[in-house]
Amino acid sequence: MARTYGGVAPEQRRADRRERLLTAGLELFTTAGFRQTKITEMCARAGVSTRNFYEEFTGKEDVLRTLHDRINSLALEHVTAALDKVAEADAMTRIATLLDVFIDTVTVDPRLPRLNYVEAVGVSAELEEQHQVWVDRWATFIETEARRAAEHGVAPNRDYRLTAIALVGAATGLLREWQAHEPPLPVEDVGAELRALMLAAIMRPGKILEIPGNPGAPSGVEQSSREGDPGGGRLT
Amino acid sequence: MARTYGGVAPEQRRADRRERLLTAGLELFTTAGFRQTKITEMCARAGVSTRNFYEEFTGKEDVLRTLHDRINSLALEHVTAALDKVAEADAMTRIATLLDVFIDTVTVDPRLPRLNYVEAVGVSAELEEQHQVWVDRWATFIETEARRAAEHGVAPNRDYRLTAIALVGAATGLLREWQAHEPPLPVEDVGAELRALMLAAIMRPGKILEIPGNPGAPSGVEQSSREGDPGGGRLT
DNA sequence: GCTGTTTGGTAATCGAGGTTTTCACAATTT
DNA sequence: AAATTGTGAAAACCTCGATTACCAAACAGC
Repeated sequence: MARTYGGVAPEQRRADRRERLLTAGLELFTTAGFRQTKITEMCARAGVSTRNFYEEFTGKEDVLRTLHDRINSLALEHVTAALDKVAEADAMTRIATLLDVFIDTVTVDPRLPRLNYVEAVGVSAELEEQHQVWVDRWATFIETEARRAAEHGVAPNRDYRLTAIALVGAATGLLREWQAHEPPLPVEDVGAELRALMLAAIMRPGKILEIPGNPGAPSGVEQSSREGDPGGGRLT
Repeated sequence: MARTYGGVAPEQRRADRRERLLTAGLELFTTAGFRQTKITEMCARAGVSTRNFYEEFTGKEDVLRTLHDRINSLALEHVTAALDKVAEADAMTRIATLLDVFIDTVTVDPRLPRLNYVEAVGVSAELEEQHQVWVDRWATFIETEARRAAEHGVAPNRDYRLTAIALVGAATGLLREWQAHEPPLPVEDVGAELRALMLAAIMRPGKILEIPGNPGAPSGVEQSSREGDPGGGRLT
């Protein structure tokens, strides 16, 4: 075992093939679509035989999950690194940085949001689980920053969980539109919009919310009760 | 042609079968998932033979598209009707109404958001097109209300297109979480969050934005330039 | 009641694509 | 140089599910 072939170590060759398969997967999934790409197509494009394919992955879905995880991990890495650099900055700068770096990372290539927010949706239960894990992570990230802002007195002191989830959704939706829109939406506008939305959502400036305890008003944000909803309400 | 069978007219029987197939589709798509439901399963559950299935639909996707369209149409109907009733109300009440009715309609049954925001994603090009049409419609809806708010002086006078798209994304993301979350998220909290987010996004109160023309600040919302982005920026 | 026509269910067909296997070759080790 | 084993291409296999074709049954007109 472990012979060096063609000058390179076997693990290296394996890794190369794996990488080429991932590249081919990203390309085909985002052009033909995940459903319609065949394993043989991926192999042909990657210059890899089906035999080797099954040596690296258990199937198409495995490739998709790996890509999905990679894209998210990459973004998280970048964001974490950037936030470390502005560890001492004020809360609002940190939030703006978080968003800018995220947007920059994921809009480098329109295929990234396409894969993450279109192709990897509704494929299987495992993938949905993986999606949820990532939403949780991103939401927690945003939540943490919001809480920091609250501690610094620039945002109200409240539960930010749902706000964070909604903001993740806003980013997802906007990026999904961005990669599909014709004519293309300017990236800067998307980034600016998200930044402004996020700041507005977190600061959520007073006006109608300044006087707590008037239940007659049509809107109001109290602390969420985060409890089970008995009888989810099925449609008959 | 046109014989009454079993006491009911043939078109009635057809319509009934169609309806039963749609019901079966909704159920199976949202439990087993679209990919893994077989046509024969749908037929079995609906009590309809495959022959009759192909008389009503061209395939699985046709059922999915019909359901997707129906759910959105239903919500749009409800929202339109509700807004007509508060035609004379102030802008903020209208926006709150829009959201409340939308949320109420689509959370009646967790299968509705599940189908719309999970199962119907990334299935085919046609479905993506249909999705985009609906996002456009909803965004236009929100945009219109925001503009009305601006005209009434309760919101800044600016381009609300991207904000509207982002808000649609926020609703989508929140509802997707809602139907998947364990333990379930309280519906009222989701509605309250979306209402608050939407109001905050549209009013987007001043603070750092009050002084236009300081490009050094890390954030800022100017009028978007809505133009083509030369060279989309592919990843190498 | 009988016949022709429309409807519905069942079963066979057909094809596509995923998965495995085989076979030949190349490289390395002794 | 011979043996051994990793490697890749291609073909065979095989499963599964969509689609169609055929047959049985129900109804209206005569």
